[in-house]
Amino acid sequence: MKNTDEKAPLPRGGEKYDRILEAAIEVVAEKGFQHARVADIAANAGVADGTVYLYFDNKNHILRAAIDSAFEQFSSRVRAALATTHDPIEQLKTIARMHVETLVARRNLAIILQTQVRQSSKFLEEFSHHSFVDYINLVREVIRAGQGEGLIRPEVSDRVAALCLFGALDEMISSWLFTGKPIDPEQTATQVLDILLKGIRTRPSHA
Amino acid sequence: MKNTDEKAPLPRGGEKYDRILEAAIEVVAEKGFQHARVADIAANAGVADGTVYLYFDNKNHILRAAIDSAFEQFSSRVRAALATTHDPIEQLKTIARMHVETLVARRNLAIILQTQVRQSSKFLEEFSHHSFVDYINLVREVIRAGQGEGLIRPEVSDRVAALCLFGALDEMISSWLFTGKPIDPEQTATQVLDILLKGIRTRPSHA
Amino acid sequence: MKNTDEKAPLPRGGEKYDRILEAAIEVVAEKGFQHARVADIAANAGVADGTVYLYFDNKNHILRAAIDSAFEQFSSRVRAALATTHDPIEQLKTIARMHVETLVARRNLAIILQTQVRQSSKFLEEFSHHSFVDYINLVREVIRAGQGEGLIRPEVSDRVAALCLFGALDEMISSWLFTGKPIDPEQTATQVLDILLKGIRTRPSHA
Amino acid sequence: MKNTDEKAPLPRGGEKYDRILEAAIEVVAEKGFQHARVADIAANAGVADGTVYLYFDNKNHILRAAIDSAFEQFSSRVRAALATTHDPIEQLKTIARMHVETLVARRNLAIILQTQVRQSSKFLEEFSHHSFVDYINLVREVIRAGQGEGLIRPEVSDRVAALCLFGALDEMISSWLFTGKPIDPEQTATQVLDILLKGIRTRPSHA
DNA sequence: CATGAATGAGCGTTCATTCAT
DNA sequence: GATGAATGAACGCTCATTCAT
Repeated sequence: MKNTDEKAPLPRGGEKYDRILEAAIEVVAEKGFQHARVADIAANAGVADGTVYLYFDNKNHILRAAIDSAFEQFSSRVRAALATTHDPIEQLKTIARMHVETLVARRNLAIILQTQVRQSSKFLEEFSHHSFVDYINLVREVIRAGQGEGLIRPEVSDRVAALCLFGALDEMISSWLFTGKPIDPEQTATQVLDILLKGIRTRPSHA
Repeated sequence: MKNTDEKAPLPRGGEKYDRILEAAIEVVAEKGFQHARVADIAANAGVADGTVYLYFDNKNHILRAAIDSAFEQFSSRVRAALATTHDPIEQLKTIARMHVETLVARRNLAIILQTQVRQSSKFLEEFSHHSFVDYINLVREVIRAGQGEGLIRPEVSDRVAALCLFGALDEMISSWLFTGKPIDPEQTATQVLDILLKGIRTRPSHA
Repeated sequence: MKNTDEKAPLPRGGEKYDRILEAAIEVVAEKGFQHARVADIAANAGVADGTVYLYFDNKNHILRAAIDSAFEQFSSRVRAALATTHDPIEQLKTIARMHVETLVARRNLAIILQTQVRQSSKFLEEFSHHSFVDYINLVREVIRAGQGEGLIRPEVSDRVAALCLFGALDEMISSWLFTGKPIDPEQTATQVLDILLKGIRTRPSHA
Repeated sequence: MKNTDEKAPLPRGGEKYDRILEAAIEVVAEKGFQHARVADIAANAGVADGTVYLYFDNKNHILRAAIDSAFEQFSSRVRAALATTHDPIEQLKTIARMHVETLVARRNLAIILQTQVRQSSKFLEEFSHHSFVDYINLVREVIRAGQGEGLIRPEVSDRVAALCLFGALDEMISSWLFTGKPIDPEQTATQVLDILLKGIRTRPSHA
C-alpha cells in the first residue's frame, strides 16, 4: 500500500499561479520579503489566503519560483537575441544591453534581484542558484568563443571575465535603484562594455 | 516635572558594546538578520537579553552599527595604505587587494555585506549609506588622479569606472561565498584589475 | 498596487466576540486590567490567543468595549424602566434601585466599573466617556422634570444633584465590594434616595 | 541564633524619603501607576534607582505610603479644624469645604485618589484602607453627635449618610478632573451639603 | 478547487529589582 | 548610605499555515 500522505504535486502553472507570482514580485519589491505577508500577496493576486497554498508549498517557495521564473525568462530572451549575430563582441554588447534594459523596464524585478537573491541562496532553502549559473555560463561561452576567434585575450579567465561583466552591470543597476536617477540603458551598457573590452588605461604608447 | 521620557544617549563603545557587536556579526552571518534573535546575540556576547538595550536602541540598530563600523574600519585602513604610493595605478591595485583580502579574512563580515547591506538600506532605517559612498568616492578620486596624470583614459566616467571596479570585486567575493572554493586574494585582485585596466579584448594590431 | 495596509473593520458581534468580552470582564474583574493577560482572556473564552485580535485591535480595546457595552445595556434598561411611570420622584427611585440591583447582580461588572473606569478615561485611550455622560444626563432630565412639576426645589442645580445621586450610589457599591458584606439593593437604594430627597437634617420646627 | 536574613526595617522618614514620596505622587498622577517607572520616580526625586529600595520595599509600597500619608495629613487637618466648633452641622460644613479645598489645591493628589485608590485595595497589596475608614468614621461620629443633639434625623444610618457625603463630594471632584472646568471649592461644598442636609425635594406643604 | 476564520508558536522589548563597587 | 549597570522574567502582538465548509 502506498503512503497516501504523499502530497500531490502542486500545479506549476495556470492563471492563478501566474497571478500569485506577479503579485509576489510586486509586494516583495515594495516591502521586502520578510515584510511581505502571504495575506498581502493573496490580496494583491485577488485570491484567498489559503489558495496560495494550493499552488505553493510555503512563502519561501513563492519567492523562489518568482526569481527562477524571472531568470529563465531573461535567459531565454538573451539566448534568442544572441542568435542574431555570431560576432562574440556583438554578442557581449547584446547581453549587456538586454541586461540593463530588462531590469530598467521591470523595476520591481530589479529590486528583488538586488535585495533578495543573495538572501535566497543562503537563507531561503537554496533557490535554484541553477538559473543564475546558467546565465553566467552563457556569458562564459561567448567569451570563450571570442578567445577562440582571437578577439579576446586568451590569458583572461572566462569565469573571471564573466563575473566582472555581471558584477559591473549589477552595480550600475544597484546605483540606479539607490540614487533614483533615471538612466539610459543603451548608454550604460555601452559604457560598461567599453571599459570591460578596452580597459580604463591609456594605451601604452608603443609597447 | 522633568521630562523623564528623554532617553540618555547610549554608550558608543566599551567592552560590552564591542562584544555585542562582534556577537551580532557572527550570529547574523550565520542565520541572517531576520532569524538572528536578540536573545542569540546576547547569549553569544555573554550578556543578558536586556543588556543589549543598554547599548543599542533596537535590533536594527545593532546591524546598522556593525555595518557602519566595518565600512569605517575598512575605509580608514584603505586610506592609510594609499598613502604609501602616489601612482594611481598602484593605488587601484592596493584598493583591489585590500578589498578582497579584508573580506576573505573576515568571512562573517563578507557574508553580511553580501546578504544584508542591500537589505539594510532599503528596509532597515537607512544604514548610513554614507560610508559606502565614501568608499566609492575614494576610488573615484584615484581614478581622476590617474586621468590627470594621463594614465587613465579621459573619456571614461570616473563614476562608472569606480562602480565597475567595486561591482567586479564584489562579484568575486560573492562567487567565493557561494561556491565555497578558497580563493587567493592577491591573485583575484590582480585578475580583476588586469581586466579593468587593460580590457579583455586583444589589442587591435596597429589600428 | 493596492494598499494592503488598510485593515478590514473588525466584526462587532458574533458568538466569539461575545465570549471574549465576557471572558475579559471576568478576568479583568479578577486580576485587574494590567495583570489580566490576553492569553488568560483567550483561554477563558476558549479561543486561541491570536483569535482575540480578529475581534479587537488590542488589549485596551477589549476593556473599552466591555465597559461601553455594559453602560449601554444599563442605560437602555433604565430608560425602558423609566417609561413605566411619569412621576419624577418614582423615576429617581427606579434609577437608584436598578443601579444598585444591576451591579449587585453582576459583581464582576461592578468591580470593573469601580476599579477600571476612571483609569480608562485617563490612561487608556479614552473609553467613550460618552456613555457615562448619557447616564448622568438621564438623571438630570428627570430632576429637571421634577423641578418643572414643583416636586424638587428649583434652586438646586440639576447637575450637582445628579452627581450627588450617582456618587452616593457608587460609594455604596464601593463599600459593598470592599467590605464584602452582602447588601439588599432595594433597601440600599431606598436609604440613599431618602437622604437625597429629604436630607438628613431634622425639619426645623416650623420655619 | 537569630535569623540574620530578616531585613532591617526601612527608614520611614528623612529628606530622601519625602522627596521620593513627592516625586511618586507627581509621576503617578501624570502617567498612572502602571506607567510610572521606578526610574522615573527616582529621577524626579533626584536619587539613583537603587536608592528607592533603601526606603521602600517595592514599587507598590511607594504608592501605598503616598496615599496613606495624604490621607493622614488630611485626616489630622480636618480633626484640627473640627475643634473650632461643636455644632455638628458646622462641622459637616467644615469637612465638606476642606475636602474639596484640599483636593482642588493638590490636583495631583486628587488624581491619584480618583484613579488609584480603588485599585490599591484590590490589586496593590491592601494599602491601609485603614486611613480611609478613619476618615469615614470621623464623619460618622459627627453625624451621630448631630443625631444626639436632635439636629439630624435619628432614623438615618450614620454609615449610609457618611458614605453619601463622601461619595457626593468625590463625584464633584471627579467631574472637575474630567471636565477640566475650574470650580469654586466653597460653593461646591455648600451645594453638596445643602442637598445632603435638606434634600432636593420641596417641603411637603404642611404634612 | 477555493475560501478565510482560526490557530499558536515565536520574539522584540520593557522595567522592577539586585548587588558589586 | 548611595549608586546605576546588569539582569531576566514577562507579555502583547504578528502572521505563516491549516482545515472545515
